[in-house]
Amino acid sequence: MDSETILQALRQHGYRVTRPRRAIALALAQARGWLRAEEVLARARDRCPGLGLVTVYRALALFTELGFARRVHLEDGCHGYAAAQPRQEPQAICRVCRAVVHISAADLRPLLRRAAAHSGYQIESLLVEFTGLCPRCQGGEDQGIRNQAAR
Amino acid sequence: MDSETILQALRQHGYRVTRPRRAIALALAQARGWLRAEEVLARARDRCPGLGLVTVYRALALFTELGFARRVHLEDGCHGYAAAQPRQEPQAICRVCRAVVHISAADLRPLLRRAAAHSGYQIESLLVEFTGLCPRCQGGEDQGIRNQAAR
DNA sequence: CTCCTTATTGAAATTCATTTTCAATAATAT
DNA sequence: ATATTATTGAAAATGAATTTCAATAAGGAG
Repeated sequence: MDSETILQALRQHGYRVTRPRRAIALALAQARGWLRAEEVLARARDRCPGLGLVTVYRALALFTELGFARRVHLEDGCHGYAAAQPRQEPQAICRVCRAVVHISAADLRPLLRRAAAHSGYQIESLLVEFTGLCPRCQGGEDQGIRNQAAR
Repeated sequence: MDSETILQALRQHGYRVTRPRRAIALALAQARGWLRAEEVLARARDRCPGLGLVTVYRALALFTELGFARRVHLEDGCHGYAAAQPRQEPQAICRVCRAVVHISAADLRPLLRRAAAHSGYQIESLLVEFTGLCPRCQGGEDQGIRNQAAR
């Protein structure tokens, strides 16, 4: 993923492109899987020493709103964040290495329509997260663990 | 929904059927939509004065594990709880009146398979929440609001 | 390039859902 | 009835996330 894309989006929406935001966008873009806010902080500090956790939360919220980050729902109720593209809502997450694959909503639309029809609901948004094993982690679950802290 | 079902499940799994659990199960079963832990507490206290919030959390966790409650993911990161049946994972939630409709996983399985095939992931669990308007709340969004605190 | 306006930042304090701890209580088997 | 042990409730603790506010820096105007 390219962190430049998100910086452009910031400009287009009238937000300022700052050192902290650049560092955070890069950290997200270079990560192999989702990251906790604290982990984003640690990585972004390479490029922006003195960066604060609050700023990380604010940037992640902004990126998420613009569609360039996606929240991952963790068991304990808190969140991870992964780089994303607008419109690519549903995602598959590897339990072991945290890799996040975005599933184009197009693949899901037929199903969505059918489900909506059954329920009679007028669907406005969807939260779809598949959790399991990515191809690399399927044979011998340990090998993927290496990625956990990897870039 | 019937709260008796869940009490039986408790017995079957070797858990004790207590006054607090009975009250909590009933509160959940009688609710029209999802409830916050605090709201479960308020309602369950009708039948179990002196009930503590901690016990509510514990019971909800237990019920969820047994498949008789489902967590709803709220915007602010905390959770709502709704009565459920085991295996009925995906759900549609009304934004206005909180009504929860469970969508049989069977409807989603074909899609699931297709999505999994695309991604190469070996899916172990799925989090699927549709948010929108239930049939009753679709025309004139106010009418449904009445339900919000309703039983 | 320099100045000005104002969005953005960081530290500290705060919020608030949820969990832990532990002594007291009550459900079940005997 | 009694003993065993799961369950409970209150208080305290946890910890992610947010608010506050003075200091800073982005980016447009001149």
